[in-house]
Amino acid sequence: MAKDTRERILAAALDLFSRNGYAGTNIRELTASLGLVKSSLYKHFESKEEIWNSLLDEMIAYYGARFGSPEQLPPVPDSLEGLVTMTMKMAEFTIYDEKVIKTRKLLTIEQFRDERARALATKHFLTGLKDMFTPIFAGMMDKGLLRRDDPAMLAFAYTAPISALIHLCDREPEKTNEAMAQIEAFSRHFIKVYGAECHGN
Amino acid sequence: MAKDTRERILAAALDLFSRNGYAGTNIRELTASLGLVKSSLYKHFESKEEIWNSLLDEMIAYYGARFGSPEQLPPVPDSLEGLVTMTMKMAEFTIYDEKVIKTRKLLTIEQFRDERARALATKHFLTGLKDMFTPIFAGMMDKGLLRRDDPAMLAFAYTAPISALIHLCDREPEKTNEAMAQIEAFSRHFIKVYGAECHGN
DNA sequence: TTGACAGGTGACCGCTCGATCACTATAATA
DNA sequence: TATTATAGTGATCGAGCGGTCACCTGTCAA
Repeated sequence: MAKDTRERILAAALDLFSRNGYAGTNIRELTASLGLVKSSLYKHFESKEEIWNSLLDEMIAYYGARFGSPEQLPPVPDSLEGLVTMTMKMAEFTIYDEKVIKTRKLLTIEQFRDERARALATKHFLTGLKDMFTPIFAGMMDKGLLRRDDPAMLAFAYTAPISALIHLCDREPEKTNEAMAQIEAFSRHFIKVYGAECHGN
Repeated sequence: MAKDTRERILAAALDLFSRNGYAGTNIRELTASLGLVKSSLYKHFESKEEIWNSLLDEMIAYYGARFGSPEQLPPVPDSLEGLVTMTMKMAEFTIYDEKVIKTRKLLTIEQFRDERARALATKHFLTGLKDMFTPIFAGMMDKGLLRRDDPAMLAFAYTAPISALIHLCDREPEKTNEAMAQIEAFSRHFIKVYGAECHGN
């Protein structure tokens, strides 16, 4: 239980900070949730603030490893239906993965207090998804699946509503099923509107 | 300076809570910002929590008075360009009005801690704008300005990206001009895509 | 003129906060 | 086996927290 404790502390901090915020979380509560006593924590971290900074380091590194580089880009779908499938798969992951949920909630809560949290929040909530879908849509246009248009604008128009529904799940988890259905409905609406095949009005 | 002080306390609480959160704000700091001493506050409020609840009461009442009833609905635009104009006017208000900004930030920060804040956040960030634009788009379809489609879906597809850019302004105010430009660009993209006049691909 | 009262003050209370420290148990190493 | 480093403990610290109280002052109605 050597390096392990440090990781457990960070996990507990992510959990508590994401629910009660940094200021609303105290060290006693945090360590007690691990069956430790408050003073033990200072064997692993210098201060509460160092926990916060380490947590941010970890979140930034995780984001970079998971979404940061072009290699992680999902493949360009071969059909409009493939876009829906891919979207639902990604949504499912991001909406049900506990760690990702907590990360998002933490960034939501602390984005106005910490510069790095602010920057990471913008990536998580706005530019990340957009930048991921821009080349996908460009590729789909090349394949003749989508009408020619500005792929970045399409990516924004596509990801922002989905992002809003992800936020809804974070806020009101009991609406998760409803939100998932809305994501799929929106995705189908999108391919109907932007799909290359001509639809009458 | 009788009833006045109570209002000033609430205004200061909105300001501090929206920046540092409820747990991150202390009474001394709050009263000091009004030139008062801590104990004076308890002539007007029973506790810190009562300030919070009164603030929420006020925000809920304000939202209801401003956006809650159908009478406040903006008129259905007479042209596609009118939709852009109306959108920019609304965006300008909501992005520059200090009280609205602080309300949004407060709800963002505290939505996971308080049931009423959670509900109001969903209104502010998701359903409110959508419900406002649904009848507008229905009306524009009736006028032959927009292609026939599900007006609620269009309202969602229209307002969610705009809402995302409003959030960006809250998070990174230095990007406000850029975000306003993006809102306009998105609005024009939207009328291009959904406008009843036929556009080639 | 007086008495009640609203509103503001400073001293103070008990508590909880983050943090420190001397100490101990354990386990690996020399 | 003796030594040393690691990790956990409980007592304790000073500071800051939300909240209380006796007191003061100006206003206004009786």
